[in-house]
Amino acid sequence: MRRSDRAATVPAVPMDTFQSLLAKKLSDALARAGLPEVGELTQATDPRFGDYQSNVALVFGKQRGENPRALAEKIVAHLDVDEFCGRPAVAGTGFINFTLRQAAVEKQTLEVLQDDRLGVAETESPRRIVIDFGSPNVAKPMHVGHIRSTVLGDALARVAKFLGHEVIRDNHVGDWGTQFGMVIWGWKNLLDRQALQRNPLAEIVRVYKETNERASRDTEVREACRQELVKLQAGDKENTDIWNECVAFSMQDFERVYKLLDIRYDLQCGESFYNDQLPNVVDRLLKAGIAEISEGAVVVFFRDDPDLADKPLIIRKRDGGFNYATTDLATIDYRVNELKADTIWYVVGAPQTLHFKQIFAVAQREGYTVDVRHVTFGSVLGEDRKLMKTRSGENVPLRELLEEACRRARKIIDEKNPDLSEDEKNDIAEKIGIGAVKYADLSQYRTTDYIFSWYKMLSLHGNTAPYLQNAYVRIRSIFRKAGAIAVATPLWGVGAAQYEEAGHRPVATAFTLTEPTEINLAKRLCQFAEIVPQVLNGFRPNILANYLFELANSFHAFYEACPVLKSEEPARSSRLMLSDLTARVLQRGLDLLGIKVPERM
RNA sequence: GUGCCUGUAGCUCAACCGGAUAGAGCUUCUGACUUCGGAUCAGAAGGUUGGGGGUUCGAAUCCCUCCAGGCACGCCA
Repeated sequence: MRRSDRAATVPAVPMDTFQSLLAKKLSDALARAGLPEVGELTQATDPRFGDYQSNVALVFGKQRGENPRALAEKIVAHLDVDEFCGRPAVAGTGFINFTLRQAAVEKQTLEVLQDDRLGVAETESPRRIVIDFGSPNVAKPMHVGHIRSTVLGDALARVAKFLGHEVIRDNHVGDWGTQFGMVIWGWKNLLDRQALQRNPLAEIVRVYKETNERASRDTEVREACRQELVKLQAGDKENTDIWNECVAFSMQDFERVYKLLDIRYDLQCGESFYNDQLPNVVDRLLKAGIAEISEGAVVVFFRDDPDLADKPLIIRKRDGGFNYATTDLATIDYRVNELKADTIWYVVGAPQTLHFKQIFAVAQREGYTVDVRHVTFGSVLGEDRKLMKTRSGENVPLRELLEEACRRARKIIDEKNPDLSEDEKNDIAEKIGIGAVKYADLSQYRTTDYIFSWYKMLSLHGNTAPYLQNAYVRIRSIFRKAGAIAVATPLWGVGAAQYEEAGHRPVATAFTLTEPTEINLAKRLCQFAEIVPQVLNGFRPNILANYLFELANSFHAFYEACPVLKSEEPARSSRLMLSDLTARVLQRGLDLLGIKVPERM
């Protein structure tokens, strides 16, 4: 049975997780015990406490002034969870602990194995989410500063999509603003055409930097730049053409990075896209009495908001020009009214917190009900704990950094697996190098700054992408070997296609788990469906990364203790299925983080 | 000056709308290989969660205060 066929024959009933099943049972028991039916139930914090735990008795005990242990006993008496676990234990000051029955684990794992979504249910309340991430600036190369927004935004988009939300990925490119006065003046006065042909963006950057420097010490140059900007904004043909060319060159450069990173966008509506809407935004806000004129500029004051009372927001400068606050307000309008978004996530660094507070406050005053969230993140630091820069103090170009990652990965492959073909080595090096960079970022909580270390991210040991990729590779190796010795086995997953190619027809069967490491691994596999939705709760891909790391650990422990191919049936089939499912969860989980897995490495 | 963020093992990090004895990895040390990829596994050592108060059955988590670092605060984006 092809996986695609199976999808057609198995009805798409969303799977329950142990957590949701037990939570429902707990809720029933609370009702029978005459208590409010709200109670949380989480994965156990420690294996000593079983698999799941609830502290409802502690919470209710406090609220009602009753003894929590007695309450816990009362709740347990009403609990009917025999299908999944033995009698729940009351422990500590009143925790209720649940330990799964092996039969229930075997049954659940089988269902996960048969599910294309690996047990992950789609959301019951799908939303249309615009995710604003990346946002590089035209006429500047992408640098390390862009990596977190890009990688984090992409991962959130992948997870949201997988959970059934409608996702619109929008690249809010910085393609407008005062820097273009300098770019255009430089283009007209300093441009080296040959250099432009060789490396367009590098030449544009050189010209921009030199102009910037001249303008800082020469008022005439500064004034000339300002004039070029005015002409551009007035629609001057020559300047518009130059601007268009700069944008095109920059976009080409971005695309190369996106190809390496495997990032795609649904929309790339840069700042300039909103130009013709900016006067409307200001008029609207003035008419509504939200904005007012102050010292010649149009400004929004938040006098009744203690946090923002002394932090006005300028939406039109004294000289009549607009700034990025105006653009951001026009952008919200477009996303709500044209794109019909009900949710917008801004994956933008923490320094802009105040700006977004102000923007969101204005939108709220205008009556927008869209759910807007600023997803912040910390900085990328060098090993000296300062903002990561090159030796000469410049930003590190992102493309060079990514290429360096692939080079370093390639070197490791040359050492470990020299016999692979050149093409395969390059392909693997890219998967490992890019994966390592992404994983180093995503495996850490987003708001903390992180220290960029080649040594750590490319290590085969510890919580790294190469370690997880290696776990996958080992499993695939088992299946290559199994195929070679030609044994029929019941599989539905990744391995199934291979078996079919070898002429073996998979047959359905059950798990038979005997060893502690097998049971532990199976439980872990069932948790995938509980973990994935949590990623969006607080925008934390790192909890998925941590889960995958623990899964790989559990697999390795199993692998160490349990021979797969050399074992007797039914353990052999059961272990092959466990291995196959582990590979699929690793592959899917890493895919949700935007990381690819190689077949060998 | 005002506001926001950060401070957890030697190092890099988890755990955060309060929950059980604060967990991993790296490093160090001790074990396990005629290995289905040892690129592994099992174990040990390592802590006054920046300091001090407070709230309560319970605090890394919430409140106050101090210290240290970072960031932002009207015409850049």
